[in-house]
Amino acid sequence: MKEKDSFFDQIRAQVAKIPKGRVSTYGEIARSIGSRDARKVGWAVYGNKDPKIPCHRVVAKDGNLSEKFSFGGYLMQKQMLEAEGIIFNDEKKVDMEKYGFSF
DNA sequence: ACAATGACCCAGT
DNA sequence: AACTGGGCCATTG
Repeated sequence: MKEKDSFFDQIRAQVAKIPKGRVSTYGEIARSIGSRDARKVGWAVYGNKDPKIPCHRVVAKDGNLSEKFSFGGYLMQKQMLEAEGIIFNDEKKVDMEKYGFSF
């Protein structure tokens, strides 16, 4: 990792600002920091693995979870989100109407 | 500097 | 609804 965490730092800040019991989308975060690149958001959280970065609170735009999550799969993330008080609409989807957080 | 990659998003078919 | 192709932009070799 470099010292210049330019995007990294911004992404990390935004993700850390997500309230407990809420989820945010890659696209929202990406645009929030001034970029259009949602992929970098995922990269940042994935590479860092910092406890301050609740990756499980970050989902795709539709609330859809990713199959390639680090913790052991989307199932792990699902459990963590449920622990935050989030109810899943589908096997891999969160209720963005209720839990979708915007900056 | 270039090519390939990526936990995504959007539009068209 | 599923697949395809393009975009976006930082990271890595």
